[in-house]
Amino acid sequence: MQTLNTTEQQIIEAARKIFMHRGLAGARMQDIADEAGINKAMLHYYYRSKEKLFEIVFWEAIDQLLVRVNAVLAEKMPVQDKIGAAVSHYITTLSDNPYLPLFVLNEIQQNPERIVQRFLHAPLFPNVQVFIKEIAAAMEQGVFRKVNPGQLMISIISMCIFPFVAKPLLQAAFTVNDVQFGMMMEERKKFVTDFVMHALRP
Amino acid sequence: MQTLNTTEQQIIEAARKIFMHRGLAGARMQDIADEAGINKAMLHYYYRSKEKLFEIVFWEAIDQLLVRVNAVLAEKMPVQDKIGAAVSHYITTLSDNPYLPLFVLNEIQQNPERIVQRFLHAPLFPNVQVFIKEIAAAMEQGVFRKVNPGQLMISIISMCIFPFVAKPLLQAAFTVNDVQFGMMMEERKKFVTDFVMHALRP
DNA sequence: CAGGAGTTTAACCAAATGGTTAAATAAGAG
DNA sequence: CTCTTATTTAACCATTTGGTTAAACTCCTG
Repeated sequence: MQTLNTTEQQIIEAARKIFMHRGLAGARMQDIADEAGINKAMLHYYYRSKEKLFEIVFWEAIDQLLVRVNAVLAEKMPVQDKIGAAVSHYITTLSDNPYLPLFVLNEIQQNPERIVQRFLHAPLFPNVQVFIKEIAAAMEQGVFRKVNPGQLMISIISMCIFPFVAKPLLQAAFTVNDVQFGMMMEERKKFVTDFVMHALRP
Repeated sequence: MQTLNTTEQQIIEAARKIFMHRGLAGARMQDIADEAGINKAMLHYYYRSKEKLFEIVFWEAIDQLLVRVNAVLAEKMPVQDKIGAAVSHYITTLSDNPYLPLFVLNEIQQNPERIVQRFLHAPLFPNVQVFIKEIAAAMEQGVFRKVNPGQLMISIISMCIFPFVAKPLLQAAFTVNDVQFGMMMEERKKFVTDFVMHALRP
């Protein structure tokens, strides 16, 4: 993520930009080279192949989309606050990287084995399990209404990520520019948190 | 959608399958020809180019994802029921076409102009406006708690569509096969409807 | 400053890909 | 049955694309 001026880093940054926008199939090595302001052969000198370069960008993106959220859920605070913290963190991250989720989800569908394999070897978010248990406990205590925790998790994640996946569509539907969209998403942090808390009232 | 045995129809069906799975950039004309069991030249005989073939598949998909939902919202029934009907209809449609939303959203991001242009010429879902007004009215009457209608719409749509966009990811996370996933989505109809209704309780 | 390792470039290559063409075949009208 | 039109095929073509190579350049060390 940091902007080091070494050629290797410039390549990764260029690759990230091109791959995120065009996907693996749509990205051209020449475009990555142009974006990095270097010769096409340099790409192969530093990273043997398109596939290799892609893997680096892809797993970095996975880390941002899945793994880091995990850390937020590990923090010590009441469940009620944790929901708001997770939502807020997620929307902030995606506001800074709007192309991230569609890129990741698309490439996962193109090649599900890649991700399935990693899920088997090392669970990508153990803290989600903890979070789910905390919610379940709150339901038992009557703090929250009892609902299916899995469906709840999917719903919260959906409300956070989907607007970014559908960004161009929403912008066309609501006729808002990038700045206005950013404001909508900022406002959305509170909306989603409140929405979930109200839905969980006993 | 119907399975006519004419060559033209076979081509469209093959194109739909390949384009939906691989996207415009990832799809190969040869693969479409193979899928249709015909010669590659036939594709160009009936549909001049890859782009032309793609446009047909794409707008058919848009129709399924956006336009048809509009019809459900036009039916005459109380708002409360309409929410459940829309959610149910959406999840059913997507269960039958799991690849549809990711395909559409991805291609829109690849070329937003395409869709923006159509939004300008003919609003894709006028009934959504009606629906939003009905919800606003219900809020005024105190039937629903007052929330931002736009954010509400985005939330409902998110909860319906996102699980299908993230299908392979969710299947890996929850370790469920296609059949089990289908059951989760069936169960989800009630969950989302209840969730929204509870969140809107005054 | 000599020379060697690491870096960069231009030219090139083989395979893949969208698209074309001309000939062959099927089919319908008279 | 024949001739014309629509359909289908195999062979071909130009361009694009990921990848390679050998030469050139830079920069550091002794």
